[in-house]
Amino acid sequence: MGVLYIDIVDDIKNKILSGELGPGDLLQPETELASSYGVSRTTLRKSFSLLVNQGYIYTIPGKGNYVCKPTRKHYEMQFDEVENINCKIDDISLLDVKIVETNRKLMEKLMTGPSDKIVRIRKVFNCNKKPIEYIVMYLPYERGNPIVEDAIKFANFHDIMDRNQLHFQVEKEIDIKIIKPDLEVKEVLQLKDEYIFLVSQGIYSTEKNSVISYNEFYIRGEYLTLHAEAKI
Amino acid sequence: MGVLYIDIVDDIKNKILSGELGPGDLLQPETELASSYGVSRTTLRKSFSLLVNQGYIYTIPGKGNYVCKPTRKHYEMQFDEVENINCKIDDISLLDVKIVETNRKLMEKLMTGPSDKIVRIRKVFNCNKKPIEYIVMYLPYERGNPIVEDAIKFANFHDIMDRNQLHFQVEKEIDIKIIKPDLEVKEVLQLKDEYIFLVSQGIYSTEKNSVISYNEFYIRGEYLTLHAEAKI
DNA sequence: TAGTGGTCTAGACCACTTC
DNA sequence: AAGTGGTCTAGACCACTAA
Repeated sequence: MGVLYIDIVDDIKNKILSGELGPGDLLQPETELASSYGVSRTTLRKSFSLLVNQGYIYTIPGKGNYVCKPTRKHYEMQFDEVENINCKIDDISLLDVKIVETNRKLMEKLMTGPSDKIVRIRKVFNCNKKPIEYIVMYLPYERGNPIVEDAIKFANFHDIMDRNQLHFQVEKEIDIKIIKPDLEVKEVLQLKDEYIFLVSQGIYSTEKNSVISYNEFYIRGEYLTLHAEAKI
Repeated sequence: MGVLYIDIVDDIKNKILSGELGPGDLLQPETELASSYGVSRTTLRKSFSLLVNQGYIYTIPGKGNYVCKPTRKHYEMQFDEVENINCKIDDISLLDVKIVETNRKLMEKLMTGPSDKIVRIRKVFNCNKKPIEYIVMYLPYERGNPIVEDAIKFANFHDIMDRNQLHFQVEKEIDIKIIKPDLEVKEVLQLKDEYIFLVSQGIYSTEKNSVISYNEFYIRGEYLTLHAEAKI
């Protein structure tokens, strides 16, 4: 009917859906399936590549193709420390830039040693003169590191990465929690008893296998809604 | 050196990284690039398929392949209303199952009309006799709908989907907020002044183009940390 | 009309798994 | 040694885009 490799994808999806193929089942060999669908092995493999990509099957070289166990827990989420905020950030004030002593947490997060110096940058994001978000960035100290300069100047890491042409070589990890803010955070964000979001973000260079930055974003709860979607 | 199509992927990634290829740039035609790399067009297209998949390039049929603008905001996150909780849920109590009147919010979320009946299921998840999570599930009422039966019996939607063999035909959407709980939630979770997570989840069947369920998970903040990762 | 990507084939050789 | 998936080729025909 339509495109051959799509038809095959649909057929196999349906077999998994209807229960004809269950999790862990071994599919017929590619050559066999190809001839039974009346297509070349290349075409069948194109279908399989899609099915693997979409999480329906997985392949063990030399053995065969197997049906995946379904997992529906994976969501895709956007997070940007400026653009995700529910209001328009109209002012960013740089609190300070300091070389600070390291500690246990920073050594772990930045994968540095006890004698390594750390640059700490603190900023507050305001909306209508009201502080909404307080961010603390930690970077390993290196003389003349351009990232530090940019971290001071730019609002979000998105732009910092662009500037430094680290286009595609980084990994990021975030943990999102509700916390009861400590005194420092309470003061900066002028909080009373509100609980707030704490988003901890680690940024890793995959190429040099080093940590670029560890950041903490303290965000007033009422200004952040995280949205995530899952297909499949 | 290594595998041809991987070498090509790396080469093009590096060109994008180094700035030799910028966002929006048009790549040479596939036939041309194939011969300049000394490979068949099939092999080059395998490389391109990876690059498209990883978000480095995009394709416009009849025109060409273009370099993507980098976006580093997309994270992959896991969420499961039982397994993501920091402690072991040892007891689940079903508060009630009721057919309730609809309202504006439910009509919107479930895409139902003003005369459609809604099934509401409420549960509390406990850990060491302490209520940790309160969930409210809303499902469009249909006589003999097996999903409702399973929604009563099973802890999480993961299992409910498995039971109903809706293996791969659903989409899910969640919004995560901090809220100040209302009286009802405060009572159920025995809260004082804590702020808590509210995770609103919509589940859609893509096949029948209908809403399967709308859920709200109220979770004590100290028992939930969301973790997300971004590659690229 | 010429150029582009989209699809597909038939066959080749390899590395890995299993017996 | 036989069977599996992994890689790769050279060439074909199509639909779409642009001049």
